[in-house]
Amino acid sequence: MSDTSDNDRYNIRATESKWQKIWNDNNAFKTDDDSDKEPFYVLEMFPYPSGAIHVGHVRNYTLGDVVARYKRAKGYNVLHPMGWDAFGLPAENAAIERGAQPATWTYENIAVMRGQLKLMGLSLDWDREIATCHPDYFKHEQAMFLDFLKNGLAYQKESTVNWDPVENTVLANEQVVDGKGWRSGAAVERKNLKQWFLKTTQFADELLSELDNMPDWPERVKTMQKHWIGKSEGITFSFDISGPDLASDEKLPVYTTRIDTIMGTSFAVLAPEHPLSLKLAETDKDAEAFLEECSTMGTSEEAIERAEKKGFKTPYTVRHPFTNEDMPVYIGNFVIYTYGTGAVKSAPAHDERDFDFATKYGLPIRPVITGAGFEDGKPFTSKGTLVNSDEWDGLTSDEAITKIIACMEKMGIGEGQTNYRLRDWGVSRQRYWGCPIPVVYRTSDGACVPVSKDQLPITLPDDVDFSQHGNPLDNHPTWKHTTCPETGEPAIRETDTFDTFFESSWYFARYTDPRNENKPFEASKANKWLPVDQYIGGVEHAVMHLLYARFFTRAMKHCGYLDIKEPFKGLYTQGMVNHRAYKNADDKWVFPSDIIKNDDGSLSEKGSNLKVTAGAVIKMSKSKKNVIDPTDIFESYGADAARLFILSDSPPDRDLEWSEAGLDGAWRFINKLYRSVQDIVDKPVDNDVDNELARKAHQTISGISDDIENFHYNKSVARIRELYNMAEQVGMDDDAYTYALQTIVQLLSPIVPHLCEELWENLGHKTPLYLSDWPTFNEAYLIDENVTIGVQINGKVRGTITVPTDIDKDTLEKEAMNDDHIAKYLNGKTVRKIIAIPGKIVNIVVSDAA
RNA sequence: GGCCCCGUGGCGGAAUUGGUAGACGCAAACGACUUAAAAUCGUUCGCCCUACGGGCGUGCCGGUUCAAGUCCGGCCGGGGCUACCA
Repeated sequence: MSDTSDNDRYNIRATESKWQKIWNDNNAFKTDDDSDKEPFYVLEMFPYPSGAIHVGHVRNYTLGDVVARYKRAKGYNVLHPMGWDAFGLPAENAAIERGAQPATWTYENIAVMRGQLKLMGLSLDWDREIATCHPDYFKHEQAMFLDFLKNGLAYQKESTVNWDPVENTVLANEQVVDGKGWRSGAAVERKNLKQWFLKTTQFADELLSELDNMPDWPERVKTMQKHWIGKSEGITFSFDISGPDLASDEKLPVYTTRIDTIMGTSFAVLAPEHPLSLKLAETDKDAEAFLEECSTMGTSEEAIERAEKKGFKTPYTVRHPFTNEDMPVYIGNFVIYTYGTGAVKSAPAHDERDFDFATKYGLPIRPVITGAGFEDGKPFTSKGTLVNSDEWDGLTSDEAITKIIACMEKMGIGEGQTNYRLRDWGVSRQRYWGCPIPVVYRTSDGACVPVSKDQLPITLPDDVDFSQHGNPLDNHPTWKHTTCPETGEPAIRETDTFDTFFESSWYFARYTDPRNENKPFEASKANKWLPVDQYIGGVEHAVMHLLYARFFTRAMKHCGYLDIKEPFKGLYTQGMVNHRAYKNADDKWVFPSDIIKNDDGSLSEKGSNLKVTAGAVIKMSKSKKNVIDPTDIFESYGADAARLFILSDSPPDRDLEWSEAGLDGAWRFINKLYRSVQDIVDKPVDNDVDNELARKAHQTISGISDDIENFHYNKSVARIRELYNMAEQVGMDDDAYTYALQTIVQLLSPIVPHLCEELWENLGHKTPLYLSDWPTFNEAYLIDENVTIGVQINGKVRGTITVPTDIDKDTLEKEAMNDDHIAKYLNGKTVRKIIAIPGKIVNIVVSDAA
């Protein structure tokens, strides 16, 4: 009988703070760079200091902490740091809303959130903590940017940008989702601005091909990046183009991946922004009106855009390179200026868009490819066999592509070409709370001059007025006025700041040498620790942060900062945390913590007593009030219970439904285990017993290592509970009971660290668990003496037999046939065949006796 | 529209990768302890039937195999990414 008096009860809060203090006082998780142990770097995506941690953070950091603690116990020298992705717009909004300076607001949030994270008992090296908004961090970033400039990896150009009218800033292509700003949700506008770019396209091919050498990344993330980089191979060739105001030798280059349809080409289409379109609009009012129409359509109405292809017939004509036919040239709203050459050749029989367009404007549709599924009167877009194509008739599309490219290259009118969808990364933001871009513009001639490294850091002014419209740095009375580092003449600072993804593109490297004052990090340290062995975070960063960081690492290598090119060897993407949302009778959302369960099972709201109805399980969000404050959970259940529940319920890559009942279950198990261990604290542990329970324990140790390495934490927990259940089943008198329980304490320690340290100490161990090795198992005990296997008749399981594990095939066959239950089934049947596989199955194939 | 992933009890999910489907947990029901409740412990828990037995069963239809949740083909349903990239 368990004694459940208060004295004997597990005191979560005392125990958790006791161990947190011990870990802290002993620098338990401080990483020693000089250790001989094999290095292992585990990192979770660092948080934005928004003010409080949420359950998603708890999930993320728990996942990483299990890896860190497990690897440490396995003998690795583990680097597990934490820091703050501290620049960003919410700080400015807070400044506008409540007058706080962004820096103050941010550092206060960091202090609060650091305290919250410490309640989780994470095995972090807090000495390496960084905040990206601190000059000690971003001064290195500014220096790095200057090196990028020097190496041609950063440049400035005027370009059409995605303008977010709510955030009042430019967005990168990656930050535009469905034509809307990724944070604000506002429809993105087009604007022409001078912008700084990082040359991501320089490594486009590497960024793509290296994905094939990254087995420890999720397939779907790799697929997303592949699509985003969007490599295609084709040819750029030039039409002779003629028309009013054109030179006699004017050319129109177009890019196509389907040059095999060249003989079916019957017109060409220009993008509205194409120079020839613009030129025409200067003199042609109708053309001008059409371009106007195209630009107002915007990007947000893709559906409408897709539905209707519109064109404007220009007075230009192009000459077909092989038939010499003169073909019309249109301006089309569906041609993308920034891809390829901004103009296309159209073979309407073999392209959906060209087909729609040709149908609408009555242009010739000439099939030149045929194959399975070809239907007259419909576009046939697959590759096939060429017809109506003179000398290329009968070739497959791929053969024809090779030959026609060679032919056009010989004629000197075209060249095989690889194109990418990936654009260079625009990093300028018209915001205050970001890293200043270290260049100035000389007043006398407007020249853009990089600041010299010894003038870094360029820091932000801390007396900024947010009440005015526009970029606060630009509005500041004095900040931007400076002198040219080359000539000493008056100059104006760049008032744009970096996209905040800039900071997160290299922070993982800074952690390897976080207090280095002279450079971002010592190359030897970065090379020792990087790439990050295990990186963990949300899948929403698949094409933003994760691609930028990959580019940045290559850029740093290019500039000699380090020798590695991929930042993250292993990547794990966790699912979201969902929770049921509740509404009261007034149709208002209700916090779960404000709900009372009535005796009849119905729900009502605390205070108002209104009836509450349960809605769908959806992503936690403040607006739906279906949020849980992790610190409430730590208070009432403890961090251990929260960690255990989060890991035991769902596989970590799937969405998790937060449930109070599930948390209760975790809490119950923690208390059961605590009580069970209290009953054996004085008993000796014999770790070399050979019985059923001992074997189960050895099997559990073996199985769990596999589970943890593969992030199957829910299975790990299930295994541990199985072992616990079996131990309780056989009882305290079993020779292996104490061994089994002690093993559970060890195996559970990465997941439930405070409780396990306490129990380990209760069991009389002088060395704390965080300094102890992972338990080992004896191979010989992994195999049970007997095994129960199923016996099938005609593929249907009709019974089971328990036989020695090492039984041979013939004996197994006999055992199965002799089993009473089975024999009954065989009565009156003819046995045709017996499949007997030791350790797995017996299947007896029978037919009715003749 | 294109590409990819996924459909297993009331629920979250297991199933050694073709070999006893439903581990482990949650919820539920019943029982024990208790003046009572909580806590704890025990039993039951895929569906159906004429229940110590038997039939059916992993979205649906078909196929391969001694054997299919697992492999193949076709549907249906859900999710993700992408959205005129020539």
